[in-house]
Amino acid sequence: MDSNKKFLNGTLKTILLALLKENGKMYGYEICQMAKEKTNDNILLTEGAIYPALHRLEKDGLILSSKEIVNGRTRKYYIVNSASIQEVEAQIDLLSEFTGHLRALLNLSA
Amino acid sequence: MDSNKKFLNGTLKTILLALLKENGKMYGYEICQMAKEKTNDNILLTEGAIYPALHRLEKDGLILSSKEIVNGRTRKYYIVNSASIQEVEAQIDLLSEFTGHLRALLNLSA
DNA sequence: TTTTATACATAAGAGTCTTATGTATATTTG
DNA sequence: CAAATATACATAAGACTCTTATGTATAAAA
Repeated sequence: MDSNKKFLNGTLKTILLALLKENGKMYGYEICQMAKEKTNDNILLTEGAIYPALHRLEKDGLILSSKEIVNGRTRKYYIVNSASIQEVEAQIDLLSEFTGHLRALLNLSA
Repeated sequence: MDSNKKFLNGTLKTILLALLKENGKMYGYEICQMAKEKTNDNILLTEGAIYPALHRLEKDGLILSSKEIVNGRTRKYYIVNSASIQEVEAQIDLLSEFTGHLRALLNLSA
């Protein structure tokens, strides 16, 4: 069962925002690993998807980036733009509502 | 807050399967209404999305259709194809897993 | 009688991802 | 020590999914 790729659609950017809000400073590769580990390989964020998504979120002003060189490799860290925190929280709330309604509608329990 | 259109992506077909499995015989328009009512206008399935999706599910053999004329109007009823019930249930389980993992990952509560 | 509700269908275009590819460095393994 | 794997970013082509618009047709409500 190769993960749930088809379900990610539409939720990716909000997942990124939520993880950044929860965990503070994170970089792309780290986000992928965290999603993978915390969901038992269920939610696999691909690099081809997350990097453009992060760029878009930054362009939209919702997150901010800073580069750092760690162990000889460049990392691009992101944080939630505090100036956009209310917008970020609103989007996370919408996702929360959506998944809640969805589970209720479909009688999903597990 | 015009619903959560962006989040629907990818989940639509599975929503249709789940509703048909839960409620038995249903037609497209009815499915839209039920989703709308049961989720307090949160999950709005558009006709431009659901009719092609239903066609695709039928083409893939997961559901079966039958036309009926009710009150002078044609309705196209769909049911889950009993021959594909295991596949349908598998897809619903995947969505259930996904939303569960998602909520856990993002610390969503409400 | 006009509007709204019911009920289906399709098509153009936008948006979001997958898959593939590329660059570069560090670490692990054989 | 060489090769493979892991880390870490990036972009582009193509596939897929949905939105928006449009069209057809009948019944009910205003």
